[in-house]
Amino acid sequence: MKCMVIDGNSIVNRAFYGVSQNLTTREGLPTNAIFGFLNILFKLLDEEKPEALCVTFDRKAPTFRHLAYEGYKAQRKGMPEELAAQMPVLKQVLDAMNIPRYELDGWEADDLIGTIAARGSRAGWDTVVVTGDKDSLQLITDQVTVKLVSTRMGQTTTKAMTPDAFREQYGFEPIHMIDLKALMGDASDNIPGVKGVGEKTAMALVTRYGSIDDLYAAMPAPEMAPGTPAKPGVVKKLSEGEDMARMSYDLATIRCDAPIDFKPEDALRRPWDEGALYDQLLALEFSKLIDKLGLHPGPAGGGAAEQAAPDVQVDVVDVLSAAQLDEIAAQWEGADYVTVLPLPSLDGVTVSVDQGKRAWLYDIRASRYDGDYHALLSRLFCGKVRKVAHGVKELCRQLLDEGLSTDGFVFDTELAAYLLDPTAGSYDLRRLALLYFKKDMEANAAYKEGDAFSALSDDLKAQTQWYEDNSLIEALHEELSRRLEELGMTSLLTDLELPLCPVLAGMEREGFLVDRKALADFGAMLTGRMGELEQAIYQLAGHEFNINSTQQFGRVLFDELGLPPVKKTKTGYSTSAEVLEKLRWQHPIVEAVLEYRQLAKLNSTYVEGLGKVIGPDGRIHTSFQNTVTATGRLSSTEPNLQNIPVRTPLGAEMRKMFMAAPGKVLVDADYSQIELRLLAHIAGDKAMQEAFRSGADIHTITASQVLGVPVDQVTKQQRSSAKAVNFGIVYGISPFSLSQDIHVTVAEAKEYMERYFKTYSGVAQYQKDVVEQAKENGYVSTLMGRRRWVPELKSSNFNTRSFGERVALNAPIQGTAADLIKLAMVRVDRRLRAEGLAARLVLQVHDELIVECPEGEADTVRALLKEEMEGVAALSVPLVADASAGRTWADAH
DNA sequence: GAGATCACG
DNA sequence: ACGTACGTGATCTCT
Repeated sequence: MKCMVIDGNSIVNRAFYGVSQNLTTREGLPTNAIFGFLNILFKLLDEEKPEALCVTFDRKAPTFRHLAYEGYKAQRKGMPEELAAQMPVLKQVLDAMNIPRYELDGWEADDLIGTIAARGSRAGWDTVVVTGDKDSLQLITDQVTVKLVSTRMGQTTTKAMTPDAFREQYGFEPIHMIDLKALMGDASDNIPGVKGVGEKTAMALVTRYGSIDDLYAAMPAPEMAPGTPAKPGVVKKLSEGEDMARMSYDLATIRCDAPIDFKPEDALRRPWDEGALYDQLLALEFSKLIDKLGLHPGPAGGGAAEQAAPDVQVDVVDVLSAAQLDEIAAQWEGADYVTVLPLPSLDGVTVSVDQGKRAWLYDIRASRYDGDYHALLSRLFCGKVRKVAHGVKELCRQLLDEGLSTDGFVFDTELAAYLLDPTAGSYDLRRLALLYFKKDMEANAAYKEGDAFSALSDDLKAQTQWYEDNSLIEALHEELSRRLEELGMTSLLTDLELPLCPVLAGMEREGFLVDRKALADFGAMLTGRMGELEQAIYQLAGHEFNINSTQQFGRVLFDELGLPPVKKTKTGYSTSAEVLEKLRWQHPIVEAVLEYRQLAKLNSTYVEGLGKVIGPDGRIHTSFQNTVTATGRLSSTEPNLQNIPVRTPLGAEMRKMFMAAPGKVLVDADYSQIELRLLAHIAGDKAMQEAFRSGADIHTITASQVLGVPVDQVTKQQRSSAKAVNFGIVYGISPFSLSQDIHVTVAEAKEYMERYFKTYSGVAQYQKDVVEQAKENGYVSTLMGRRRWVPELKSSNFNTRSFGERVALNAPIQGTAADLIKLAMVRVDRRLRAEGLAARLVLQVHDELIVECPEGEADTVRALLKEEMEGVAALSVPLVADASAGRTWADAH
């Protein structure tokens, strides 16, 4: 039989510092330590499969050891508040899991562990001690192993220490860990040890003698090793420090006689209290874990209680006949809003209308309707019916595919949830239900109906789910619209994000024409050159290896060829382009791999990747994600058309493959320096505003003003440094990073930044203010009221907090730029249609819009784009957009 | 699934 | 003393 004993304080500490993600519940309770603890626990249960399990905790109360030695543990700092807050909750979770925990006033976790292990051994059980502290190693015996847990970068690694493993590493018996500490002391535990004896001496003596008893028996002529007498200085220190050594020995000894009520059988594993555990994890918002463990609410569980539906009569109406349509449509048009939830491919749709005391849920299926289903849909999806949906952009895309109108959407629960917390990550209905109503839809449905529910056909279950989801959208609409209103974000949704949905859907449908043939030829050229490079690289390395494997290449470069490693990663040597640039001159293989990498990237990601997604129409249809980024930007996936190469000559070739259809051209318009302009505006910095109003090159002016050089005497180098600083400022750069970027010393970078902030003191003041405000309010916001919460600012971890500060500096700028171009897109789309042009938006790349239009419209469209983009907001600095036309993206840019 | 790398703004 | 720029997505390797 095997019992696993977990050193609760040690593991929760590791978890707290190891899980750097910023996990908190909506109410602000940090949960990272609990999350990490549970992860480690499940991992170990899986590894060890112990029959018994318990956890020990320290008690804060002073220990009896203070009496023996008053310095003992006196310096140990209390735990940070964020961790302390999690401790009682963790204990509740353990209780719900029926895992016994032991803590005793005046006793340390170590002593409890020692006692538990000793009693287990006496009863013939094996014990696995799980801890992050090396203190426990002295407990190792044939029956007791210690698993040392360490977490690095969120990864948990464990090392099992058996007597053999211990001897191998230390060269003496585990029990003599006590003697080692008695001699060398332990600063973290305030064990004094023998003055003047450090790790080296202590290790040698313990290896030679084992115990301090045997060591002192050999006085006055002890040996460091057989045949090597100790130096007189060491002998003197030992003899003077004998009392200290004896006392330290006692301090370092883990006691195995704590007065706890423990028998190994007590820790035998028991089933979880499922309902209680469900409630605990639900409150912690660990929905993934709930899923993983397959938990359901208990009979009286919180979930079920919250389910209590309002007392409303709901009529479920099967819409079967066209005869009903006029009457139903009239009701839809008369309602404040209706909630719609389509089936995949729009094969069916539920529509719910809630009028307070009575509600209707219409179940409409293409397959069962006796009239013109399409005509029915066009009654629903028209401007006269105000609709609430979850994921309007996606729905718009389906509607456009069916030739239906995208008018009349008044709310999107997905977008609303995103705006309320753009860093939440996912906004599917189930998760929102959990978040906003603390209820678990699926589990509830299953529980509520019990066996009766299980007996339903799959069809009926799906239908039940469908109806539930629809009513959930309704409930979320109420809740989320109230919250948006409270935060002053209603117009951001209704005037910006919602109108953008059909525009994005239209762009996705439109797609971007790609020259298949040219792409294939380019790919052939790349693979040809890659073959040459491959051979050359094998030659230079002396053997074949996988060039794509950074690990294999690292071994070739640093182990075999002996180049000096510049930078390390968690897993070994870094071979990033940045590192390789520095090693360029050391060996010809470096240059070859750099070129190979560039070609491999172009080929696999762009040539092959894009080739796979060209549609039958010869066009690439990306998906724009409008609920992904923390700042309000769009993102583009499957494929990502927002990172098509442009910066290198070979990469820029790619943009020649993106072209206009025959008889058409592309018009490309991009904002000039929009983020820096927004900084000048938002910060209210007069000098920078003036610089922009002058119309001259901003980086040159910056260099001139910061360095005190006349504009016409600014060198290329100076301009380039100024550019790097201008960019860096927007990101909240540090002098160190700037120095790396512009290849100067940290001191020079620091001085540059000081001058910069002196020149643009408005920017300096603003940056101070925005961080302070963010700390106070917990969020930062854009000109249009988009928010980003920055809980990182409250962290006790320096790095996390610094990250929060940079976020606070950057998000308002990047986010406002996102707001503005989104608004410009809505207006551009509207005008193109209003003016009867055939031109259509096809792509957005953060500060750039691309329109495809007939050749004859090019000039009109160019002017229109420029006008709408520049006129989207009246700021204290001009917004400038440059537009030009061409056959390909390369030509138009 | 995570990490490393690299493409873009 | 810390550790070192914001925001994305795709591909490949390796566990």
